[in-house]
Amino acid sequence: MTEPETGQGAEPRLRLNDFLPYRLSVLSNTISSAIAARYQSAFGLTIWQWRVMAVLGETPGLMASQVAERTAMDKVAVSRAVSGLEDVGRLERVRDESDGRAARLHLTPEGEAVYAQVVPLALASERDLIDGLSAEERAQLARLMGKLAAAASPDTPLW
Amino acid sequence: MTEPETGQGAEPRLRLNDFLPYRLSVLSNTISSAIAARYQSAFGLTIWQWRVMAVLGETPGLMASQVAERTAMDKVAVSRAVSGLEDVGRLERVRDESDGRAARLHLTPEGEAVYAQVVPLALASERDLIDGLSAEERAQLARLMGKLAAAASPDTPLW
DNA sequence: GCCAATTGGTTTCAAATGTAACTAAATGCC
DNA sequence: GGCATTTAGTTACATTTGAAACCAATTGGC
Repeated sequence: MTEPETGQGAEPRLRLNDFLPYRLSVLSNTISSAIAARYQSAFGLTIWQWRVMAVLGETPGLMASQVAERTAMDKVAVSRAVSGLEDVGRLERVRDESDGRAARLHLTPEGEAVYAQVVPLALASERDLIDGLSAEERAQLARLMGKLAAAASPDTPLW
Repeated sequence: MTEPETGQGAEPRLRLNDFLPYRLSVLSNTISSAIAARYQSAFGLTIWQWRVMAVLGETPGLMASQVAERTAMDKVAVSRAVSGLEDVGRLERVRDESDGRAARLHLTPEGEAVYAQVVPLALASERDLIDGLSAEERAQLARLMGKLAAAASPDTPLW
């Protein structure tokens, strides 16, 4: 991503603006904070709460630990998001009978209603973002991100 | 990025794992924290300090406000990173004669030495990341990120 | 030249986040 | 069955971050 160096013996150059990790970070932060602001102002949701709702909307009854896996959040963040959602009546914990430590998490009807409203907004945000890309470009983007994710995965020898 | 819905009248589906903003966020965080850990352990640098060094390495003598622009950091973060670097003797502030509020920022010789060591490490990290991509894929990735960045730019009407 | 408004940068304070310690239940082993 | 270990989740504490207030110097009327 960074231009090759001309001449021999020159110090390697680095231009921050062409540096992939930097660009990725700025891009991701720009998008995330724009979306976070939307969710916050429209529904009083933090990004973490939204992530929890998103997976419970897909798959109700998960335990907190499973939510953590699927959202790439750590268990403390999940715990806090869950409490927050519970406090406002959007989520319910159901103690698991077979395991007294765990709870199954469900959206309440009110939580479902919020979820049903957030989803279209989220999809619209995504659409705004990729609107300028052709179908092939979208597919290519997904592919490339997959490759990067694989290369950056914490269990890759390189990292 | 998210699968189209079948049937009419069905609620829009959202799968978090296919949702672009989410994927981007996870990818960027994975990469950033891996790199941050490297910089931290090898040089005692935070990501913010590294960004400041990176732009001053490219362009010495910038003012803090210019550093903020070029690193997508806010001025408080720049101020703190600059103090930190100054404290350990890697950066020097030179009061600007023509503007008594501002200071020109420079890496000290020691800062330059650190910079000269970090750059290859940074470039190596980037290379590890894109190693599996062909030249065309790299170009395509850069292009697509540019498009996304343009679409997500805060001064886009959509956001 | 003087005062209001702006700009460069730092400090202060509150909120968000991460780490480690902790409680409670479950499992494994003997 | 009893005790050590692991697992689910929460709490407590330290650190990081961000927003707003702030100080100081500069600029722009007039």
